[in-house]
Parts: sequence; C-alpha cells; structure tokens
Amino acid sequence: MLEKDHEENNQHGSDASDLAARTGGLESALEHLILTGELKPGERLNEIQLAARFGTSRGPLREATRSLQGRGLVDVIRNRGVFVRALSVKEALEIYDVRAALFGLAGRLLVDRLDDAMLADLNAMLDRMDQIAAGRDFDHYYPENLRFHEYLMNATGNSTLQREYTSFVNKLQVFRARNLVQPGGLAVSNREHRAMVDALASGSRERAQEAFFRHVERAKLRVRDTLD
Amino acid sequence: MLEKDHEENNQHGSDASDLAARTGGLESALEHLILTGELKPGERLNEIQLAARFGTSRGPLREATRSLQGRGLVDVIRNRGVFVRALSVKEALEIYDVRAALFGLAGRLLVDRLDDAMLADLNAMLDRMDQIAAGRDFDHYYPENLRFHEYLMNATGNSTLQREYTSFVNKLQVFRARNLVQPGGLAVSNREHRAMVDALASGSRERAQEAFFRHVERAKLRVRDTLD
DNA sequence: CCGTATTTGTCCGTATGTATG
DNA sequence: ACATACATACGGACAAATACG
Repeated sequence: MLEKDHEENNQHGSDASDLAARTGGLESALEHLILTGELKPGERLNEIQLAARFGTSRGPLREATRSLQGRGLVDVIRNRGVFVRALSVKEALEIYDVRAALFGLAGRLLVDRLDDAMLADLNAMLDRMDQIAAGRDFDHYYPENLRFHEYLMNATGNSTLQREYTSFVNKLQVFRARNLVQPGGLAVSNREHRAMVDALASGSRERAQEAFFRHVERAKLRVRDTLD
Repeated sequence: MLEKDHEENNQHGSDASDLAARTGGLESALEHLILTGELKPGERLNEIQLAARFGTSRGPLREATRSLQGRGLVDVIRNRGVFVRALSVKEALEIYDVRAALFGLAGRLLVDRLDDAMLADLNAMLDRMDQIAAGRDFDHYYPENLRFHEYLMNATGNSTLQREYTSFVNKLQVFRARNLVQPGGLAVSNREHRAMVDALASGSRERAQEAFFRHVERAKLRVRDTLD
C-alpha cells in the first residue's frame, strides 16, 4: 500500500491508529479500546476526540460506531451519543446461558468430527493445563484455557457458531473486567475439560452436548457467587 | 430504477418512508425491505437512490447500513458498496444448527418456568394448530406456528436469547425466500410440538432441551432435502 | 430559569475508486 | 486499452439538541 503522505498539514496522527483507520480497521480499533477496557462500560465515545485520535473525520467514525451498535457492543442514544454497552448482572447471566447453549452445540458437533489426531491434540492441551494448574499459575493458565476453547470451536467446522460464540465471550469479558475473576479452581476447571473430552470419545452427541453445556454453566455459577 | 417519484421538494412528507427516517427508524425501514424480499440477496443498496427514497441524505443512510452490517444482514465491500447478505447453503445449514441450540436452551429454561397457565396456553395453541393442519391450510398454519415459537421464546424470560433467536430466524427467512417452503407435513410439525410440550411437562431439562433441539434439526433436514 | 459552550445530526462538495462502452 | 459515467469515501460546514454554569 502507498505511504506517500505529504505531511504538511498533518498534525500528529501518524501512529498505528492512523493506519488502522485507512485499512478500514477503524471499527476494530474501537473494538480493541472497548475489549481492553480503555473505554469502560457506560463511557461515552466522543466523536470529535476519537476522530482526531485516529486521524479521520467524524463520518467514518460514526459509521464504525453504528456497526458496533449492530453488534451490541455499544448503545446509541439519539442526540446524546454513543456509550459502551454496560451489562447488568441479569444480562450477563443471560449471556452465560446463551454461551452455554452454543458451546454445547460445539460438543454435539465435535462427536462426529473427532479423530485420533484431534484427540491427541486435546490430550496434549489437557496435560499442559494440568501442569500449569499444579503451580497455581493463573496468568499462564488463562491463555491456555482460551486456546483450548478456540481449538474446539474451530474444529466444529461451523464458522457461524464460531463467530457468535466469540461475540458472546467478548461481551462477557467486558463485563468481567470490573469484577475480578477468581483464580481459584484451576484444577477443577481442567477436570471438567477432561470430562468433556471423555464425553466426546464416548460417541454420544447428547452426552457431549451436556458436558460442554455444563462446563459453561459452572463458570456462570462461580461468577454469580462472587456477585451476591 | 423504474420511476422517479417526486424529486423537487424536500418538505412535503413524501410517504411513510419519510416518517420512518425522522423517527430514527431508517435502519428498520431498510431491514423491512430486506426481510420482505424487496431487496433481494446479493442486490446492492444504492446510497443515492435509497437516500432519495427516504428523503434523507447519504450520511444517515450510510450509518444505517453499517448497523445492518454489524447485525450480519448485509455485506460491505469497500469502494464497491453494500450488498444484501446472500447465504450459501452451507451457511444456512450452519445457522439452522445454531438456531437449534438456542431453541434447545429455551426448552431447558422453560422446564423451570412451566406452570398451569402456561400449559393451558400451549395446549390451546396446539389444538388450534391441529385444526388448521387438518385442513392443509398452510397460509393459516404458518403464522400460528410463528406465534407458538414466539410465545415459548418470550416465556423463557431471557431477553438476550429471544433477541438472538429472532435474529437467526430472520436470516433464514431471507434465505428461504428464494426456495419454496414445502407445505407438507403440517400434522407432523404439530406432533413434534406436542412432544416438546410433553418433554416440558416431564420436568427433565435434558429431555426438553433435546426435544426442542430436534424440532429445529428436523426442519433443517426438510429444507436440506429440497436443495439436493 | 437563562445564556453559552459543547456535542451530535445532517447535508453537500470534492476526491478517489470502480464499472462500462 | 482508454475514456467516460457513476458510485462510494471522506472531510468540512451549518443547524439542532443537549449539557453546563
């Protein structure tokens, strides 16, 4: 791509954000700000500020925020502005149930796709997570756990499911950013993982679906207990 | 591009479309055009034409289309335009699975919410649909069937689930607009409905979830058979 | 309650990219 | 392959609504 910019009247906007804007990644840039918590739930997205920050005008920025609105990451109130979606506890628990249903579908689908190679991959991940869990090392366990879930979702072959699941996981991530995720129960979590893989290996779609579903439901209960 | 209605003045509230624009329902108006099939899958949304049609400028129209993009109803290709999302057969079948998972969740949740009043409502709907099915009256059966499903979704008390489910049903509706939905098997469909209600009454969450899930899966298989 | 500043909503002009003959 | 017509992308200007003092 071309980078021949005459920087005569350009104030300062030559950082990575500017590139993101030109590549059409303005929406992704805003999404990143939200998911990382730089823009907090309930906070207003100032059009002028953000447009200046990304070195663009308000038009493209407004379009990006509207796309985020359609995806449910922000709320738009007419004549008031755009706000980072703030989930109520009720909504967060609702989303956990939806996420559990989607994850359960993944388990059901995977029964017919499981082969030796996949089983070997999964067992390797389980062993790695057990090692990490033994050391109570939450900072290392978290990304491994994420990789495990992503691997499973990807293996279903259902890209629609994958996209929607990610969407809900992201929404919950924003919600949990406020509250602390208790690092307790790493070994417990991985025991559930093994139960899931066992269910897959059993060949029963219903069993697998139920095992996957309950894994998310238990996570929901753990979070709910910290809120009461 | 058939008729250029009145394009001299901007003040005379042209038609209902103009009102929709002012009430902020521009997005809803576009959505309506897509869901009713007036804008067909793959068709491009011409900014200038549509802006003129709704009596607004291109700015708000672009924002509305971006919101639809976030909701997955249209695809946006840079420098090319906005196109009504055209589902491939593979994507449509994927969506059926996701919808089945969400519907299954509804069944699971409803087990704990079922009471005498709800059971009476459901049985009344089942009897009505049986009557209509006996007469092979598809045109009357279809809306009743829709009402039945909406009633169930609403009764779950999970508004997130309700919203997402509706979203996927709409996407499938656009897809099926091309192909004809075979009216065959009205009685079969309602037998499945009775099985669902029976499963609810049984008190078993797993049974209910499975019954609800399979109801959608069977619809998927019926559609798939017409495509091969 | 009022005046002012800030922010959002809308429109239009222009540049750039794409399709078409 | 080239020139022309057309559509989209972007930025700036003005009006309207809201927030603030």
